[in-house]
Amino acid sequence: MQPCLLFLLLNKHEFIATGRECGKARKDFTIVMTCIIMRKKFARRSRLMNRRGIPFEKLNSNDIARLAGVSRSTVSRVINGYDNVPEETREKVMKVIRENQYYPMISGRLLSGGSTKTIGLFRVGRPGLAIDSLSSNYFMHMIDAATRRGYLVLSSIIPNLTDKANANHVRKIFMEGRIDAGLFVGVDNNEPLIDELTQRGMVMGLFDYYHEYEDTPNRLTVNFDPDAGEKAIDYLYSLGHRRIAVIDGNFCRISCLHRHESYLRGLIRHNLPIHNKWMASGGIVSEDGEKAAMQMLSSCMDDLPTAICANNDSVAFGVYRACRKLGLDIPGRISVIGNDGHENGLYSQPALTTLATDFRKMFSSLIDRVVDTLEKKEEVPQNVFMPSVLTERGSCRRLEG
Amino acid sequence: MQPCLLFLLLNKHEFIATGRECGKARKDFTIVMTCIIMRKKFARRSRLMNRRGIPFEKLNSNDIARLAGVSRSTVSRVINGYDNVPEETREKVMKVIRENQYYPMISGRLLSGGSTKTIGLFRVGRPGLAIDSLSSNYFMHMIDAATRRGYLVLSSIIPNLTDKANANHVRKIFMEGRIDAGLFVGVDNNEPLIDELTQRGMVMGLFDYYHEYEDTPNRLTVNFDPDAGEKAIDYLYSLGHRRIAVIDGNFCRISCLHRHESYLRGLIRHNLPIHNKWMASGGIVSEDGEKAAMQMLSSCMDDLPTAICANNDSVAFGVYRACRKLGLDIPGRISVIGNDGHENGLYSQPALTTLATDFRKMFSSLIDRVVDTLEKKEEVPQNVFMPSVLTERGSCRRLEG
DNA sequence: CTGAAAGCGCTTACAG
DNA sequence: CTGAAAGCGCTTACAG
Repeated sequence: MQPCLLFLLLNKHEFIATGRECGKARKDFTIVMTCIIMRKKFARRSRLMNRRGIPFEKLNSNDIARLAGVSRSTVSRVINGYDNVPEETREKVMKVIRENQYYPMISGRLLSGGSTKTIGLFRVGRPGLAIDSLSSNYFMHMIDAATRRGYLVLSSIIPNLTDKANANHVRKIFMEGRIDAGLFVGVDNNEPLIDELTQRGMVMGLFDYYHEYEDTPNRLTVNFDPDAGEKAIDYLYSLGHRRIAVIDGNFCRISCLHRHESYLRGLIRHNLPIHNKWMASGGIVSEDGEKAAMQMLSSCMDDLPTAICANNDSVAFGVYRACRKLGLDIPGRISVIGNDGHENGLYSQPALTTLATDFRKMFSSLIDRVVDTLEKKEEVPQNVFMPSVLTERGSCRRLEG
Repeated sequence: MQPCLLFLLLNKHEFIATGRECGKARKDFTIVMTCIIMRKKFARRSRLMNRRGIPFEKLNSNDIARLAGVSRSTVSRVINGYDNVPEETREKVMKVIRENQYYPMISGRLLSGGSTKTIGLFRVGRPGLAIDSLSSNYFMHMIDAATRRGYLVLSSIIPNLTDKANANHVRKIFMEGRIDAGLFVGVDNNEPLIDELTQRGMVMGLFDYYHEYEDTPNRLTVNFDPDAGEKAIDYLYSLGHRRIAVIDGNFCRISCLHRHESYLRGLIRHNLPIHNKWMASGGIVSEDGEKAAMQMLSSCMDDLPTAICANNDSVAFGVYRACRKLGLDIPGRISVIGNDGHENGLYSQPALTTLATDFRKMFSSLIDRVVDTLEKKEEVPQNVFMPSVLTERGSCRRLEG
């Protein structure tokens, strides 16, 4: 008998394995048996827990003090690790705390001057743009980095900082004292709200952001390699390319502007032609890239470039789609090089050659410096640029002779 | 002269456009000129702001009361929209509040019984798994849905709820009073911590989760279509497929178990063969899918199935890679059908036919019911299943004769 | 309609 | 080493 058939003999919702045991032995369908056993076992355990009848009342520091036979002051000292508490007292109090699963309410702590140990993460951008899989990785990396430093993350999506209500929402989160610092991703250059909050003394972490006014110690930035464009041109040049097109991003982002400038520097240094017909301004999502490439390529089919530099990987994927529609093989007819190093590029056909940036490092650099600033460390570097690294995959080919 | 050359005449970091103006007119390289002008204009505006010399002191409700010539009680009444304040007084107070950009500290509000207006979002899973682009969309959707209901989101990544320190981290967030409710994504069935927190009276929202003990009003779930598998089999059957393989997910997730059962129900209903060699247990990420498919297919090359049902889209992409390696054309030799409806499937080659689930709807359903529960609405549905919809793209072909 | 006062749960200088 | 007390910023019953 096929063991999997067992499933069918039972009610649809009957088969539930507990997580921890199930993980061990899910080799094949013998799991079915395991599931049955585990289910029984767990059911009992679960009921036991319920029956233990823990009161689950909410105790405060007063209760703990009474139970431990000390004062609230002492309880507080133990919790905050003061060293003027004898070991014996500490143990006595800790025991009561542990037994009652006591956790001090942050509301009280905050009010008496504590910090929230929370960092605000603001993802700025119209939702359609913010909610795409490439950029939502931001959240993961940030949370990861913050957690490692012992901070929680309060995340928000802000469609448009220019909008008064949106700006107010952000301002409120700061002013209400919900966060110790704020991180911003996707803000256009020179945003007044950023300036305002900085002047208010808030600790600000800014990803891909340029501010032209003077540095203040509470404003930290991390930015992309401003020479990424030249690196791309150098590489294509070394492969024999002499007719290179550029698809730009959105110049409100400093990274896009840097890349644009850098591409041009590279082209000029190598004495390569800069034709308007081989320059397109796009955006930062793949639809923008597809549209820009479609327009550019179809208007110069008689004089095609041999390579295209895309502002970022998303744009490069857009270029892929445009080339597919136009019947231009990549890298046969046209080589494409991206920017970012997103993992999707590993799986695209062909795999995308790109200038990879270590996003995780960028975020942890920013978080680390923000936390260092909060914790009054000295000499925290304020502006960091993350170098990008050429990652050769399959989308650029060497030109013959 | 090429306008873009302008860039090169200036310092690398000179060219910065302000966001709002730049957005309007980034048609082509005339933007360069705009940038220069904007930069000048903005610099002035920015300096003006700095000079306005707003003191940015931190006022409290006492200060506001004094400035408005009323008592703190009245200030509080105005802020909280009590209706026993005459219009005139309200206006007087609001004016002072507005002028001073006063926002009440949450610490005080919380201590006097207010709610945090914050929902905890716990993404459970080992980081490698949690930090992939398909699942990080979760965050976006949740934050979006919560924001719409006026709640903030405190997000955490929890590698492993079984780990004591991890579980404690979660417990602490609840117990410290940082959040009003918690949402969990990626939890194995019947997790004791979930049970504990539920019994403590916390409002819990659970995504893709099954609990076998009785329902309590503070535990809400949203789950995938338990009949998704049958829908896939029905579809393949209608295309003429009679030799169908299944690659399962991880049975600790109720969705994977439901799908498995449902595939089998479908196969049996249509009287199709269930061979162990055509059944593989995988996982939920593409690497799992690739490995499982590789193993399964290479061990039955003499008797291949004509179609494969993949537990989800990530697994399906893994199957793609396996087929590519084995030289099996999709859908020529093998049809593949996924589960999820992720946008990546639109761009894969061939585009992935799948059973699409409206994730956004799932999340907003969960958030809405959690918030309704927090706000003491009555008759809030506790368990919701989201139907999946067949989305035909290019990865399944009709078999001849 | 409105103010004085109590109280929420903590921490920390102060006094002993 | 440790407790009594003040104070953090708010809300809300209570009294007028």
